[in-house]
Amino acid sequence: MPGSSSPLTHLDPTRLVLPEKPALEGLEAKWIPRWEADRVYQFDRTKTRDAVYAIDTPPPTVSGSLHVGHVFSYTHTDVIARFQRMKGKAVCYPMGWDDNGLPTERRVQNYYGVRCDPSLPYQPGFVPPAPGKQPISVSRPNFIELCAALTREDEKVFEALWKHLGLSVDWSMTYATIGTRAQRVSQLAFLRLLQRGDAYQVEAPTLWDVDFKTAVAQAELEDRELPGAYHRIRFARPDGGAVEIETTRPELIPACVALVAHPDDERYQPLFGREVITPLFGVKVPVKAHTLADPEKGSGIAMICTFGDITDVTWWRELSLDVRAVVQVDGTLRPVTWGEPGWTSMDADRAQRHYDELTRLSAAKARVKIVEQLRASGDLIGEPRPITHAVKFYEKGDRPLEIVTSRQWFIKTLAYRDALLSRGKALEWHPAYMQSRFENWTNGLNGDWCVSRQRFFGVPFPLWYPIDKDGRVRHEAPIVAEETRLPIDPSTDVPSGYTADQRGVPGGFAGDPDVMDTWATSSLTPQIVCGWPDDPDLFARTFPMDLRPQAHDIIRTWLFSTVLRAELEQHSLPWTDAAISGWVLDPDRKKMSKSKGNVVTPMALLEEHGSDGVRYWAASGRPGTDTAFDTNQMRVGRRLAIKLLNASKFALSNATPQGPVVYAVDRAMLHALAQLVDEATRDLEAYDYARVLQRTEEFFWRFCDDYLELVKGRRYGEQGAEAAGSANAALAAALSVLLRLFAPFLVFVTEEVWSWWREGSVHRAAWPTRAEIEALIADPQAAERDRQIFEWATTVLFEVRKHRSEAKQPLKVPIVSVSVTAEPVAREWMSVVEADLKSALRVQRFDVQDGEVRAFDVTGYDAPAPA
RNA sequence: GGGCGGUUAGCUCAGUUGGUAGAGCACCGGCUUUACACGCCGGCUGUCACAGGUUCGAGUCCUGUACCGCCCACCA
Repeated sequence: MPGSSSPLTHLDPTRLVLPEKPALEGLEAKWIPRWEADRVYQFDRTKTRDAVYAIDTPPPTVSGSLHVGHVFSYTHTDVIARFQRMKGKAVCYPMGWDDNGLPTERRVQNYYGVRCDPSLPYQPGFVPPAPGKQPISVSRPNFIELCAALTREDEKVFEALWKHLGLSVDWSMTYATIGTRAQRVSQLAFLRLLQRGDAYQVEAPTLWDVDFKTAVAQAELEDRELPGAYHRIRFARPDGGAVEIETTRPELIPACVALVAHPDDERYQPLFGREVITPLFGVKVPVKAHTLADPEKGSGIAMICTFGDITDVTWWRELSLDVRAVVQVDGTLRPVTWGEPGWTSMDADRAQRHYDELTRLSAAKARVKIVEQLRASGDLIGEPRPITHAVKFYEKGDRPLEIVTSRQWFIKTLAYRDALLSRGKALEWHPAYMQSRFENWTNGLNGDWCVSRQRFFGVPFPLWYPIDKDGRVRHEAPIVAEETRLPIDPSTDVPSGYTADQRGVPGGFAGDPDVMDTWATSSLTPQIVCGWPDDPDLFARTFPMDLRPQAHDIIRTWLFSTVLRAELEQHSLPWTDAAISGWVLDPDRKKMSKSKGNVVTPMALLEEHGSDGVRYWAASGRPGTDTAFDTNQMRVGRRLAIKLLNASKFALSNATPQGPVVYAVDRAMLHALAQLVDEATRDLEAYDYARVLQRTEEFFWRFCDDYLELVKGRRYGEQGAEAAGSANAALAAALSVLLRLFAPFLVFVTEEVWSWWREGSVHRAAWPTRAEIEALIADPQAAERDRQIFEWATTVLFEVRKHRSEAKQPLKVPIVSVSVTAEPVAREWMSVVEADLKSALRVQRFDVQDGEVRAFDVTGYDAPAPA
């Protein structure tokens, strides 16, 4: 029998504790430790894969500071995690710290005054001195220890913020990208790639940052608009005459190896296969044809240098040209002896004179110098024409990238392009259109992934190389570490079969000096979290994971590389769904960032608006959509939370007796709620959390403004015990359901209210269902009639309130009578809700008559009741 | 140059099978009403970017244009 026996409405009056004046203040401090003590968010790893929901949380970079953008996107993930937990899933929701890579490295150098030298041996018990003027050189293991020590402090701050925000992370699963486990996974995965031939090393032209002195990958590039100039330069032809080219990089003329024009370009067809002579340096270079040359650009014929940009590399490779590299790792022009092999000149002395003035200058300074030389020699036609053009930069760098030939490790990517594209199609993207970013990027790849970096703080390659008797390092024959030894650091650890004193000597060995690209480790977060390959039991329960949440700016890096690694290692997607968050924009619609100085401290926001208020704002941002930073929305969220406190207090006070839900408005409210539950469930399963919050909020305000007002008098017993019982039962049920619907969003206030009358955490309570609500409704057949009656009641509420407002009459003044004209069926509706309406509106009498057009007239206001 | 989003009230945004334009904030007026003045009631506000098309009917579907934003690209 529906009614008081339902667990949905169960309410033990002896247990109920209602605060006199409920408030939000202090709820974070109250509930965070309790959740920890009760292990509310602990992952239950006894569950099998189908009962697990696993999240591949983005590890924030701890050397940076958390900003409001983090709060925004991590809230989205938390809402989903909480929903899945309430749906009964064992939620695997770890936190990672990205303490790997350049940002940490730079910070440690400055903080401790040290410099990493991988050739030094490890010094146990090393304590950094107070930072002095002269940086102290330390070994790589020592350097990494310092990085770990510094990031540990950062991580504490991050953890405190995440907890204050109410993230339902299982903190026992926390990992760090430079931690032992991540290093082991990273090195092991690399060795397996090597075994299968998916990792290879090659000496080749590579994108190079001249300040960091490291190779960088295509994914780390960005274009920046810079002023430059077209220089029109004359190349002489041996038969007399000349060809004019245009270039923005005249300093690379000594590195010129050919000219190239489009095969269909009639102006230059007679030159194909012939040679021309470079100005200043007198080098004979061939004129070639290639379809990439654009007849519209410049003079239609281009100078190919080794190497000015990526196109030069393409031309150089496809046309089998010579190499004449001049830019060295620090971005300066290297010394060259003209006349030696590879540097043949028709006038070596003249070439040397010109070149000596350029040697050891940076590219920018060499450009100025060579323009003077060209002007003096008459090879500069006219004056340089200033332009603005896009130049490639390393995203963290300050100077344009150069292309430098060096030995680097690569992971095969191009060979898997088709497989990756189909994985991208199989992945469920939220929002769906984000898939096109992935496809764009994948289709645009122009090389394999360069994963080696000439840096110190990172995961080292688990490799050594033999040194032959002549002292030559034999890179082509790497000595691979045994998997059981991993992780290792080849700068300190010694390969099996060697002794430490053989390091760096002929007949001995040398450790690989490089570290892996930070993405080479981050791309393995699913494997790190899921226990691959050391915990196959956990792996079977969690992999492939369910969700990758992340922002859209790192689709080409983190998302792409993770899909690649799972393809290479597991031949599967790493997760089924990807939820892409937008950015937080400041009111000027620019991305909020530290450099712009417009970042607000997240903790201050949480303290001012309450975590629930901030979460409300964050959860209002739809998936993939950039959202304006808006403290006003946080205030709205805070008000909603306060309203929830007060409405709950009302619903739970005088909440007995309870009885069967027999009143039409009660049933109608519950029906509408059941409908809301269905929609909320459907939308959360589709990752549309913002819609759920909006709909639930909308229902809740109407619930407060109309339903609560309508049943208030009845609850006070104005219509007898049975009438009160129906309202009380409906109220308790509605509150239980609403608290659970709000729980993923407003985590603190819902837990607080839940604790007033329920056992356990609301965050472990079952997600509400239509069935549990409908079970309460005594007469489900009457649903449509109930709905009409409720709608009629709200119409009357609105019309009479309007009259009262226009008459500026306070509510304490009773209305003598309201004459209502409406369709005939309204008489029947009115008879059902008349008592509730009279009480809520302070109306003494309703006179209802039939009519075509609805009309509501107040016939008079009584005198105020005597005080 | 290619791709993807967006353009709805002063502001931030909803609008899911095409059926008389919505919310919150802001603004104006009123109200101490035994849950809430961190409140309640009411009011004002729109050529749904523009131009065509399909349709009985378009904010919603199609085509094109403009502007804003983002992503990508072999810009010598």
